[in-house]
Amino acid sequence: MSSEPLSERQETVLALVVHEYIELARPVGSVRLVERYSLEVSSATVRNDMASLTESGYLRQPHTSAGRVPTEQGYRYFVARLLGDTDLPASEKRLISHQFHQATADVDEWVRLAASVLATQSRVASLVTAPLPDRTVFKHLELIGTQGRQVLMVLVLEGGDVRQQMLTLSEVIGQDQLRQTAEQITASCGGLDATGVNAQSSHFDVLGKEIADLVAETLERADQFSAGEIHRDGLANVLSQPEFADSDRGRNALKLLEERSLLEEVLAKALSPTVGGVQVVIGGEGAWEELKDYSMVLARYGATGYATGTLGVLGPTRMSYGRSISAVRYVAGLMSNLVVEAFDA
Amino acid sequence: MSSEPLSERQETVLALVVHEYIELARPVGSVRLVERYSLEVSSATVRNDMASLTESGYLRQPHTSAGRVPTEQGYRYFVARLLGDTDLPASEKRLISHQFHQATADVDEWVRLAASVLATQSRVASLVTAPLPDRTVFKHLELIGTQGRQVLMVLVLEGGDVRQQMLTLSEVIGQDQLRQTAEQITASCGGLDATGVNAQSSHFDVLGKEIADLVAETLERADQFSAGEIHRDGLANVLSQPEFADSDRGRNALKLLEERSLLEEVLAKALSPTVGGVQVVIGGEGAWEELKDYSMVLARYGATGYATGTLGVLGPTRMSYGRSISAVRYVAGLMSNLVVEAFDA
DNA sequence: TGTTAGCACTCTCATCTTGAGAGTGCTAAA
DNA sequence: TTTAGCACTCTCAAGATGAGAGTGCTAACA
Repeated sequence: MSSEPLSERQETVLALVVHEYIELARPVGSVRLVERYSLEVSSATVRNDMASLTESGYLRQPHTSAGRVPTEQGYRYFVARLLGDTDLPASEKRLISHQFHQATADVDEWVRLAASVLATQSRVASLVTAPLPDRTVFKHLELIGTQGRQVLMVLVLEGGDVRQQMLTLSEVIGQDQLRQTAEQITASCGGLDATGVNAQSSHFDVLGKEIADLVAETLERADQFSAGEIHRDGLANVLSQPEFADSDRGRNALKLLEERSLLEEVLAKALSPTVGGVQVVIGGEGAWEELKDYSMVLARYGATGYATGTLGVLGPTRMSYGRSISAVRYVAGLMSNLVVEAFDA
Repeated sequence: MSSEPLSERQETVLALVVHEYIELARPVGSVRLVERYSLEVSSATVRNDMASLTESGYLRQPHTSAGRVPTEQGYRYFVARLLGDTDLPASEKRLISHQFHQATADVDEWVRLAASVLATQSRVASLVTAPLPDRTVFKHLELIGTQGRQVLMVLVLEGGDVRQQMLTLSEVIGQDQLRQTAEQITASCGGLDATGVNAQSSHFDVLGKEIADLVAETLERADQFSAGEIHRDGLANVLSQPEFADSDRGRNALKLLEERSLLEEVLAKALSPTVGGVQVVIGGEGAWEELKDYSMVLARYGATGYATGTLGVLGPTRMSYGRSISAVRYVAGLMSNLVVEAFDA
C-alpha cells in the first residue's frame, strides 16, 4: 500500500480497468486492455502498471494468473477523481421531464415515477422516499367525526404537509364540540413544534388535552426522520447482473432490498441532510457489513428547511457510476423543482 | 385424457405425488413413494396407477424414465378434492394475533404486517392491498388553506375512509370562505355518490362548483376499483425455491411481482368481489400466459358494502397449498375483523 | 531508467467421458 | 388384479483434458 501518487498512465489504466470491468464483469487482463483501447504502450508496460496498482491497493487479482478487478479503494479513486462529468443525453432528459409533467399532481405518483425512471436509467434497483418536512411545525387541526366514537384527526403542518390519524375516543362527541376543540388547539398552538404543543397542553380541558398530546406525539414522530415508506423499483435489474447469477447471492441482494430498517438507517446516516450534490457510498464504506458488495448513489431532494426526501440507486459495486450519478442528479433536480413548486404556488 | 373417475388408490397416489413433489421439488418415482409412505402395494402397482394418471392428464413425465410431476390439472384436482382441511397450528395463530394487537392502529401498518405474516407463513411472496370502500359515498368535506393558493381538500367518505388532495386555486381565498364553501357542499351532498354530487354541482357558486366537480371526480376514481398500492413482501422467499435457482427464471418471477398492472388485473378479475372463502388460481388458469408457472392463493377481506381489500400469496405452482390456504384464510379473517372494528367502534 | 519482446508457468472453464443410480414399461406368473 | 423380474433409458455428479487467457520474470533495447 505505498502511497505514491499515481502516474498519469497508471490513472488511465485504473480508469480503463474499472470501465472494462463494469461493462463485462470479467477480470480484465493487460492484453485485452491494450487491444480494446488501442493503447500506445505494450501489454507488458500495462502489466507493470497493474502490478503497482495492485500493490497500492487499487486493484486485486481474484487468483494468480487471472486479470485484475478494482477494489473498493479503486472504485473510490475512480469516482472521486477519474470519472468525468457525466450527464444524461438531452433526448433522455426531454423524455423524462415530459413524463413528469404528464403525471398527476400526486406526491405518490411522483415518487413512483422517480423510482421507475431511476431504475430504467441506472439499470439497477432504485429507492425513493416521499418528501417530508424538515422541521415539523404545527399549523392547523381539524377533527372530523366519521362513525360512532371514531374521529379523524387531520393535522396540517407548516409547509402544507398533512398527517391524518383515526382516533377512538372514550365517548361519542358531537361535531360541534370537536370543531370547538380543534379551533382552540389551532389558535394556541399554531406555529409551535412538538415541545411547544406539549407546553400548551395543560391549558385545555380533558378532551383538548388528550388531543393536544396526540398532536405533539405526531409532531415528534415526524421529526425523527422516519422517512416513511421507501418506494423501490427495478429489483429485477439487479438480479440480471451476472454477479447474482448464483441464486444465493441474488436472494441475498433481495433480502437487503427488503430490509426496511437497514435501508432506513443507511439513508439516514450516510446522507448529508442538505439538498444538493450526489453522494456515492461504495461497499458500505466499512460501516455496513451487509453492503460489502453493494454501492449506493444517493441524493437528497426538496427544499432544505421545508421538505426533503431521499432518492438513489443501489446495485453491485460493479455498477455504472456514470449512468447512476447522472440519473440520480437529474431526477433529484426534477423532484426538487416539484417540491419547490408546491410551496410557492 | 380418459375421463374415468379415479380409483381410491389412484387418488392416494396423486395426493402423495403432489405432496412429495411439493416437498422435494424432484420428480417422484414409484419405488421412492412406496418406501417413504410404506404403501401396502408394490412399486409396480403404483407404476400402473401412475401410468393411467399420466394418461388422464394429472401427471406428466419430464422425460422418459424420470419420475412423475403433477400437471396443473393434477394440482387442481388435489386442491379441490384431496387437500384436507388445513389450519395453522394454534400456537402460530396466537403469535400472529398477538402481533396484530400490538400494531398501532394504522391501516398501512396492518397491511405491512399482513404481508409480512403471509410471507413467513406461506414461505412464498405475499400481496396485500389496503382496504378500500366498496361504494364511495361522500360524507364530509374540509378545505384547509396551507400556503398561498394551495388548499388541502380533505374528503371523508362514508365508512371513515379519507381522501386528501392538494389543490391550487386560481386566486387566494380566505379560510372563512373556504370553510363556508365546504360546509355548503357537505350539507347538500352528504350521503350522495359521484353522480349525485355531480347533479348538485350546478347549485353552487364558481368556487363551489369547481370544488364539487373535484369531489365528484375523486369519488368516481375511488369507485373504479383502483386498488391502490399493492404491498409486497417475501420476494426473497420465491427466489429460494429451487425452480428459480436459474437466475433467468428468478428474474422472470421478480418482473412478474413488479408488474403492477398485471397484478392489478389478476386481482380484479380472478377474485370474486365478495368477502369470504379463499380462491386458488393455478398456473394462470389459461387466462394469463405470464402466470403459467405460478399459482396464487387469494382472498378478499373486509366488510362487503363498506370496505374491502385483497390479500394473498404468489408462488410457483409447486407451492404448499395447505400452508398458503390456511395462512391466507387466517390473515384475511384477522384483517376483516380489523376493518369491521373500525366501523362499529 | 523506463519500455518491450519473449517465454515458462498457472489457473480457469467449457467439453467430454463414464459409471452409478433411479426410474420406466413390459412380460409372465401368482 | 397384483407382483416379481428384467432390459432399457435418462440424468447427474465426478474425473479428465486441453484451449485460452493471464501473469511475472528476464534480458535486451532506447
